[in-house]
Amino acid sequence: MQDKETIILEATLKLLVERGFYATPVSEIARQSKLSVGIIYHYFENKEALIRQLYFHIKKRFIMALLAGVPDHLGGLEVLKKVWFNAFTYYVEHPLDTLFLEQYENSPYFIFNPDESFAPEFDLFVSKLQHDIENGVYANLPLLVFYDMTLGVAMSLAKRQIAKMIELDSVALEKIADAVYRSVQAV
Amino acid sequence: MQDKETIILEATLKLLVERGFYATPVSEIARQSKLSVGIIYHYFENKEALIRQLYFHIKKRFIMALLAGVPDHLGGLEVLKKVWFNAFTYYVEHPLDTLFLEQYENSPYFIFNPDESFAPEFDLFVSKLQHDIENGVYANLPLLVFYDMTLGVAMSLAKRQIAKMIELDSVALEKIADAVYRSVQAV
DNA sequence: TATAATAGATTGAACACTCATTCGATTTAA
DNA sequence: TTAAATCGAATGAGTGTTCAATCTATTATA
Repeated sequence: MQDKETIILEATLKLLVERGFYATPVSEIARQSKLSVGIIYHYFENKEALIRQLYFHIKKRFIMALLAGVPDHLGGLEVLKKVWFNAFTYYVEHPLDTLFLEQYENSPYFIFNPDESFAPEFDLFVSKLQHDIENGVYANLPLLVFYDMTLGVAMSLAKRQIAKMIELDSVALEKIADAVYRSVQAV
Repeated sequence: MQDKETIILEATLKLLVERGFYATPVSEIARQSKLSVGIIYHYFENKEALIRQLYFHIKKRFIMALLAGVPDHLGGLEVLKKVWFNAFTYYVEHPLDTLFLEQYENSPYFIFNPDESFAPEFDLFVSKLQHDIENGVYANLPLLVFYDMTLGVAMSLAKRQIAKMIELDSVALEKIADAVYRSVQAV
């Protein structure tokens, strides 16, 4: 059996995505996780802290998934495209995670912290990319712009696919990944 | 003086962006708009309806802004780029609108309705674009994918600029607009 | 080994508080 | 005079959090 902290986090995730922050009372989290209200306060300081921890929990496992199957000595465009597919696939296969991340990061409670690290492997990946950009391998764009033009698009598309607004097969995805990375090529 | 409905909507907008849905009591909206609670319920059925109306109000004025200065007999890439700049500029100049739209559209209360029209001019613009895509002027991508690869990027970047994470000047914007529309060119 | 002592886990009723909404009274405008 | 606009106190439902009490497992003692 999973440990209780994880049970509580997963129950919270499901309810938050279905109903939103304030329409998810702690009593409901208790019911969903088949635990008592008290035990939730035993493991988490309060509701706000619980949700904050849920965010780190999910953000971290998403970041880890990004680098799955990417050999860390490799660089270059193929790696970027692999990461792009990883992102899209993770989003589509984990709709609760995706919708929660979007909901949370667009809420007023969220404060972006640029120095926060979720996984050192990922920081390394990012600094390699930064290096490539500075050396003219890719277009000279701020890293965040680079992100929005590539992985950001994967996120948007995945949200559409989760909502069944579109249905992209691997051929279409290949085309799109090519296109977005063409757009950040050095000119 | 603005009519009371507008006063209430603008007060709600400000509070929602600062605090979020449930941390914005109706009593606070009343205080912010210098009206009574009762009068809010005179003009709006309930809090939910008020927020729904706020969404339409803002979405519509954003959609209108997209087409500002675009002659409706014109088509082609220059028009698309103009619309892209319009979008970015509107977002950056109306941060409350932008943050609210994102917050609302990523909340569980929001249900996307593809048939909903906010402005007939815009529908016309979209169907022209659709036509161009089908005729091979642009890459053969679903319209929503096209959107996410172009205007969607403008929205993401504008959010970053609002949050002061980046600062894009007109040269950088020109470069980015070129790049995103290059990526949806027919190949 | 058997028993006692301790710490931590768990429960859910009780508390204090906030909120959306209502509505009777009052004011304003036509 | 009449209808609409406006007010804000009152209502009642629902909330996050606390906490005294109980249970469980581990450790210490004899």
